Amino acid sequence: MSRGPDKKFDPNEALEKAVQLFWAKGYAATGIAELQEQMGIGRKSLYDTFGNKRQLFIKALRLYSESWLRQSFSELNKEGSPLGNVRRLMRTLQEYNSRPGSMGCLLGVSMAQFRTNDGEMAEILRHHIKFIEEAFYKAFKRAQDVGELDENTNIRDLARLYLGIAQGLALIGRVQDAPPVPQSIVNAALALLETS
Amino acid sequence: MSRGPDKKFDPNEALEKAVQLFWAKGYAATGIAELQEQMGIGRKSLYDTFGNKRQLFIKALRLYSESWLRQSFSELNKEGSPLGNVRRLMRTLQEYNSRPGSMGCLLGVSMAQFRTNDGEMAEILRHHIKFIEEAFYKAFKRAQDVGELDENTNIRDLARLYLGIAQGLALIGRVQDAPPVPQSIVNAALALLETS
DNA sequence: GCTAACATTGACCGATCGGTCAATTAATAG
DNA sequence: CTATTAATTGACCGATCGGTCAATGTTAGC
Repeated sequence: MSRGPDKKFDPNEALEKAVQLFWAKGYAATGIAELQEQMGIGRKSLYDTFGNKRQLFIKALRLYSESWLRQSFSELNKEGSPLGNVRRLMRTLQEYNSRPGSMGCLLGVSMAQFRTNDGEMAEILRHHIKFIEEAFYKAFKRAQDVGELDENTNIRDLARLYLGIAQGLALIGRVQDAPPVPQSIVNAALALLETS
Repeated sequence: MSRGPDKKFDPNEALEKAVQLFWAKGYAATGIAELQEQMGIGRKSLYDTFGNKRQLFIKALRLYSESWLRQSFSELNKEGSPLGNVRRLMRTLQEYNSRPGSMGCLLGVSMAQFRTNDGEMAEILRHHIKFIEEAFYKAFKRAQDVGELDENTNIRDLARLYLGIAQGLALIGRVQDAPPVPQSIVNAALALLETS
């Protein structure tokens, strides 16, 4: 089929390194030189494989969503109590976002750097956070079906609230090196499930 | 006392322009050239008056906190129902963060660009968000005193949750040009006050 | 009026920005 | 082996980055 040598690097591995950089420092503060260094590839290879910086970033967002996010939120699909799954996920998020050096959520970091005036990027970000909303929504729906959640609870609103809490938690965790604040947030977030 | 002419510009007015730029685009993506242009001052004046870019940013954070934040959250100090004040504030935040072109919260935007590895900046940001937490805390404390909130409610946790919700809402609002998601978030956030 | 202290202007600095390209190497198809 | 296509390397591009500085006003104190 194709002629010529194969790539000497794994594009997905390199992209994962890019994810880490964008995640830690944000889009604007991450330079191409630093990217190619951490990704371990030459500059031309970077542009041939991923396009330009912006396209690389968009691909990094997708990889982040398909690996990190999907993995974290798969917790919600487990057998057993739906609300139990939510509680377990939230405690995991709390733990992660209390750790010194925690980087929050790449989607949140990105929403802070782009706005609706960049229509394409805003659309991409809306698409990705929709996944989080839906993950919570499905869990709350199952909770309602199983009777763990009152029938009158507006679970669409609740799912979006949890999306907001998760993003706020992740953001605040970036500047916290101690557990109290993330712990409080998750405590109170879970408390509201008890009485709904 | 001092000899020589006065400044031709109002430092606070210029700083307010800097706030707007950092708020809209974030620290890294905002260049000095753009800053001095929007602030309407020469480059030397900028450095003489505000130090360097980082110090200018820190001063912008302080001005934002002392003007925008203090003004918004003064809503919570009004006479009458403390929880009513909270509801009114949250609806205001909802409205603002639904508007097309909304920029969220400068503190949130900044937490996305700095982390605990920048100790000084993390400390400054923690200091500023503490103000939000305390504003909510005092409101909830008054609510408990007045009997609007159950005595058993952990209002420290609740205040931190509301801090998290406010940050999440502001972040998500940056990429939303339609009201549904912010509306849901605030709906659900206020619903949890009804039963506590 | 003279001078000392401040402000403003605009040129300028090296470094880095994102991005390109010619030259080389490497592997496959015929 | 040859020809062709792809991947890598590293030099290079103009533009912009954050920051500095000498020259030039401009004002107030003596």
